[in-house]
Amino acid sequence: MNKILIVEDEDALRELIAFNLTKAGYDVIESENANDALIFIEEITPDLIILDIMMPGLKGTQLLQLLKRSPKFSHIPVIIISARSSESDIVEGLELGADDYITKPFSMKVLVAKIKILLRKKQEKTENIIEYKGIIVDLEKYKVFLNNKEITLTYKEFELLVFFLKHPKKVFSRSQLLSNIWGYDADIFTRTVDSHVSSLRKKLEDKGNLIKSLPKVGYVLD
Amino acid sequence: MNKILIVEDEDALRELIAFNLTKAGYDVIESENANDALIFIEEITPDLIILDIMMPGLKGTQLLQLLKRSPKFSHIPVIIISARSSESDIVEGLELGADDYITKPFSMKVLVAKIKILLRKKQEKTENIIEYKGIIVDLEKYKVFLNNKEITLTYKEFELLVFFLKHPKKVFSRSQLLSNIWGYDADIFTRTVDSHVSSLRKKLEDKGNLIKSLPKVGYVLD
DNA sequence: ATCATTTTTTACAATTTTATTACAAAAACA
DNA sequence: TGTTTTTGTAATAAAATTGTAAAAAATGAT
Repeated sequence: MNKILIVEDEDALRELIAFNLTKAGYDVIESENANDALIFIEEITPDLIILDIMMPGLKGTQLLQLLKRSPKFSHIPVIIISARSSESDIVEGLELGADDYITKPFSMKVLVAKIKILLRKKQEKTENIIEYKGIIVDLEKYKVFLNNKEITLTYKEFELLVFFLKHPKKVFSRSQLLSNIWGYDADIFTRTVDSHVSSLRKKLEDKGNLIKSLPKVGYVLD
Repeated sequence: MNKILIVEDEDALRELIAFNLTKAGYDVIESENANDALIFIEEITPDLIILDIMMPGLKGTQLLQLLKRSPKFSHIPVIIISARSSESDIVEGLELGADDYITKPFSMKVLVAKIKILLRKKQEKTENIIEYKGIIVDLEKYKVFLNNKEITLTYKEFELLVFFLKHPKKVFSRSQLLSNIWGYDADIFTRTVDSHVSSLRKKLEDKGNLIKSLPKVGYVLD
């Protein structure tokens, strides 16, 4: 189920939105300020954010900027809420990377429609991104992130990681890995796989031990 | 000057909008039904369309659908007008690809502000100038500037650069580049791409290393 | 046809990646 | 526990890939 974070300081409006989105079948998380929102985002990674850009404390625009600059969260679509009068806020928001906007007062049906459209768009994009326990792989850009830090892998290391990520918790023998990643036919004796696993683990730093070796069997990501 | 087509059957409202948009400096074309609108669109290709979705005859939604499915016109931003009561029309309109909406009755200031936002967005897309980290390409004049200094590229170098600029951060294999820029079908073995990348990098001087090579994968602009 | 320019190919150097090896460490086995 | 097998990994050798200058081929204008 899609998780939607609402960042809105006006209690009445926030609760109204929450009520309607829950009714529409979404999993709703409410935050009444941008600081708390950041914590929620870190913890639960919502699928979409509804953000009022006029708020006391950390400004909505600042939060937006923060999000759109982070590789981990930049893909989350953001709908900004703005007072009808302040068109300049909308322009600023859109320039910072907001995906859509809605002006107060607005109808809940329209909001839900916008959410549906954005979530659909997002899914198309997100298909090339794999995440597992803090490891993010962007298949299109050939990039790997540990939390927010990019690391550089060689081609085979990348392939190996992607293979594991695509089949988490599944055990593979060395010859299975050889045939799937290297395209070798036979159960040739070689230490190639071990060697690559070793260097991959090293580059994955603290996440390296997610690749476990099962003696006499093979390797698993777990 | 930007041409805006107003499709609205109520004379009073249409003329009111027309008056205000003219005052705001737009070139206004009025149409009182969707059928005529189609002809206008074909003939003058407006820069933006304001469309009432509740009209006799050919429905506004049908016109919208037609437009958004046509590759020739799908880029024209559409603002739909709807009675506040019929939210379902707005929802339908947004799903069909409308870019924004406004509910009756509305203030002309708000309408003009929305138009400004959409035209700005559109211009960014339609603009024949691409800029990326100090590299400016004028597609119309076939000119390239580094910072503000013009450099001369050959045809293929230019095409290659434009291709990269149109898909920044996306990785392309050599055969993808060959097929997209050269129009070659197969994964022919040739060093042509490398050779062009090399000379392009050289001409891009300090920006040359924006084109990165990913060993065993291809090239990216990043 | 000739000349200038652009594009492709070639050849070789430089770089990067990959596979192997060797030995240490850990695990399995008896 | 001692021995054997398996795994971890640094170092090195081998292979593959990439960079690029220069030659060859193609293109196009005069």
